[in-house]
Amino acid sequence: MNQVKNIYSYLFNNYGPQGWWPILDYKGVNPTKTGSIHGYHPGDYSFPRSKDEQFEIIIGSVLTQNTAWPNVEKALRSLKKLKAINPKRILALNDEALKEAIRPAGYFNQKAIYLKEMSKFYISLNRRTPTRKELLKVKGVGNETADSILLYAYKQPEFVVDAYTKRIFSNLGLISEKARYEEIKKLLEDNLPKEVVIFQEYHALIVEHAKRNYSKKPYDDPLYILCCVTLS
DNA sequence: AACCAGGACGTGA
DNA sequence: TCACGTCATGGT
Repeated sequence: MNQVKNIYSYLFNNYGPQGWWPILDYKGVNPTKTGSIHGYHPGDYSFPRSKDEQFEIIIGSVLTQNTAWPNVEKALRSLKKLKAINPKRILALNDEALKEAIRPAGYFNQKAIYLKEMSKFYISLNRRTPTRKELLKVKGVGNETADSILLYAYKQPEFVVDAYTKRIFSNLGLISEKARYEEIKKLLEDNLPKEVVIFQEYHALIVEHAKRNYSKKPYDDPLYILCCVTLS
């Protein structure tokens, strides 16, 4: 059987739709989530519903790099107060004001630079969908951020691989501990229907599952039994 | 009170 | 390519 699909079924059946990517002013709540529960829209795949929401997701994907989401939320709210979840407004802010606004999200010195670079790039697109290669040329955008932007802001079928993905799949013995980003991405994409909704849910479910089972070693993953049984 | 979070970049082997 | 060090706030 297809382990990748089996794991998805298990996660979805246990946790349900996750409602990613969170949108600041979306009033819905997902009480089944671990941690922050606001802004999620489980079962509603119509996001982003506007260019403003699209840019908000892009900014959030940079701010959340190696950072807990509640911290990102604070940064987004202070930007919102400045009406600066908008590329032109971000570029119009002086560096100190921008850094002060995003301070709660950490790494504020480099992220301030990244946000301005991203703003310039976004404007240069002129509402066009960027390619993955183009995104990777933007300073501050690596593999995961590029895929997050494509999958959640532009609804492109690119699987998002994060640290949790590697941790879970290597712990389950489905990849080596030192598997590279592209290798993991290929494993997931090759074993799933190339559908945006599936990719969006799967990544979000992985994060939820990791928060529940991979916060402290030794990892005791309920999926381990599923994988052993279906291996034979 | 360490530890780590929805990483990326720069550097020197 | 590979292995590290660096960046920073806030929750547990």
